[in-house]
Amino acid sequence: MVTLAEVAQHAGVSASTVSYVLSGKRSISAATRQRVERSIRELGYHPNAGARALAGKRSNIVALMVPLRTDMYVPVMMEIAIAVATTARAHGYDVLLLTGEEGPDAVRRVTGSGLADAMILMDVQLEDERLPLLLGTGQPSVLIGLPADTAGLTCVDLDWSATGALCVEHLAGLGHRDIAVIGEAPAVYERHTGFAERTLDGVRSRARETGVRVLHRPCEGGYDALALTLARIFDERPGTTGFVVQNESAVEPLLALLRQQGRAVPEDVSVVAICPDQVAVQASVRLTSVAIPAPEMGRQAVERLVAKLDGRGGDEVVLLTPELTVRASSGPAPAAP
Amino acid sequence: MVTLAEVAQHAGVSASTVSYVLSGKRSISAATRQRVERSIRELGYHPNAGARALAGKRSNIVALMVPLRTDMYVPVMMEIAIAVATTARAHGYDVLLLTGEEGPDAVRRVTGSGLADAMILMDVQLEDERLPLLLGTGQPSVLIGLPADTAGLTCVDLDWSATGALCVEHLAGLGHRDIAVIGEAPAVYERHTGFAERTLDGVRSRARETGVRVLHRPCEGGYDALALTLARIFDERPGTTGFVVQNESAVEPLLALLRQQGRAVPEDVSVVAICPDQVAVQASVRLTSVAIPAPEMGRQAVERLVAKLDGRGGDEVVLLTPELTVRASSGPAPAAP
DNA sequence: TTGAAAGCGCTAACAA
DNA sequence: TTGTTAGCGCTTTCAA
Repeated sequence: MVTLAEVAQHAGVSASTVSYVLSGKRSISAATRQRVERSIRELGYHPNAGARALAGKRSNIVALMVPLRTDMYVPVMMEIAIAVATTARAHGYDVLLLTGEEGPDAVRRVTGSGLADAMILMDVQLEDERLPLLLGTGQPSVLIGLPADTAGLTCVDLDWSATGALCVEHLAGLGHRDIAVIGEAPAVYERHTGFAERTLDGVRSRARETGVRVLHRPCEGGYDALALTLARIFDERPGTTGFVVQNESAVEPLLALLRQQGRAVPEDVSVVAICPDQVAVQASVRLTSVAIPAPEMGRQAVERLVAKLDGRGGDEVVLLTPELTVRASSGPAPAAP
Repeated sequence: MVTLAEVAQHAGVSASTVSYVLSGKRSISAATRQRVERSIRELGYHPNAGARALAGKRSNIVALMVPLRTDMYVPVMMEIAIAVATTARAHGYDVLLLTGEEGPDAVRRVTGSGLADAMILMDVQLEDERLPLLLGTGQPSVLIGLPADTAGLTCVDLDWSATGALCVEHLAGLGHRDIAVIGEAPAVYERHTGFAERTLDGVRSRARETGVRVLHRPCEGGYDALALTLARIFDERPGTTGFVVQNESAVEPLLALLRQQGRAVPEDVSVVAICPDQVAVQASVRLTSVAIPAPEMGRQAVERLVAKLDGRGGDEVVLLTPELTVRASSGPAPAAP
């Protein structure tokens, strides 16, 4: 293993000079710099991470806490994680992967040990048990997702309320008066996951404004569960002509069942999905959808975090504006029978 | 920040005693141990990771390199990653998340800096450019996936060849004589991804043994791509009655199109999927399938890696035995017309 | 523009 | 069973 001292000797300079060449924290003559850089290359030197962290008091690592559960749309999580890792690297940080399993303890451990300089939390609940701790330690952090109380926190999220509203607006604008929302699994609502509840809020308030009726049903996803849910919906509201789907694993079953029941999309019923674009275009009917901008969420989270670590920028809530793309699954409401 | 020295002072012992209480590397009297543990608790002490890594020469971190691409089944990747993180924690290791983006450089960086003690590589290609480096550095590592040459390497993977054989065997046993394999996207084969090619090998050799005919077609996934692929298959082999699908995003389109064409599953055609169980049971027809044991793969990889780091166990290739679960999508071949 | 030297917090000989 | 101490490789004053 090559050390900084060896590089210094090889280049005929002092250790501190090598250190400063590396960090750029003081000016070095061109000649010296080149000699040092050459030695570094020739010896294949890599600074020791542990020594750096110890002396420099920063590990250049950010921790990313991902949920353990997989009852929500997993590819979105993965996309966020990959975007976080990629963006972090671009800023010179590595990413430590923590699962929700350890819960709040992980926050303590990582903070206390100086393993990471900062944390990004995914899948934040409205009342999240990790938050008091995070506020207590004063650890720089960014949440992906919005808790109920954002005081003193930096959060990045899609504006789910606006997303819900946008879906309703689109359908209402097409003349639909009876809309059903097929949501995430019941458990998601039970643990008060912000995005799910906020979407619903947005849906409902815009529904009120536009005078359309809304029926919300959580759904486990898969064919059997959806068949039941759909039956209940048409039973209760036979005049339903618009659907908002916020559950990846319900999208395809919904389209299949509607087809099976002889309800044409978009002639008889319209469907708007909240999902990544890739899902929307790969479905059996190209779906009108509001995209979940997963990579942008990951990127933004890291940018904010780096800003905090650099002493720039403080707490803030970043809400990404939803965008609806009209595709083949939505059209004018059929004339009333 | 609380240091070991402070704990030592608080407990009235020397620093080394505290260190040994923590590491268990020498016997400590019960009385002393309790005093130290009490001080640790009271002061809220957490060992500094950097100092530990520097003095102890191990970071207690393993690096996990995940592919950047997402043209393969993402939830499987995520499940593996989560299993790796969880299992690693159980052994006292943290996980550093590296994306494929940096390529081989990441191997150099992590190795050289002592950031991680070992690496796990996912999505290994048959000829993977990271491997020579890995062998060169002598960094302990485990691959998830099998390269062409496994000399000197430890690998964990599903036995894809046996998986392919198992699928054919099942269909052949039911009397199917003409089988089509709907595979991953062409790009996956073009870059010589081991699992895809090996599955095909297994399929073909068992087909030869059982005397069935096989037609393989890569497929991008999604409805449009699959419709084309399916048309070509029936065009070329009108008598096809058995399908093996190894592409998550082709499963549902296949079922839908078959239905649409009036081909009943499993009465007219049988379908065997290679996918996680969850996908198999959530499909519109409960699928006979060979499960991809993602969590087991992640777990095994970590177990092997830890064994290596502990000086136990050397190179080996761990092939997990595939298991086929019969569900509703496969049945006896229809009588020849 | 450069060098010397004092730590950073911990581990692991070596001693007792 | 416990204590003393010399580093681990780097950053960063302080001095020149």
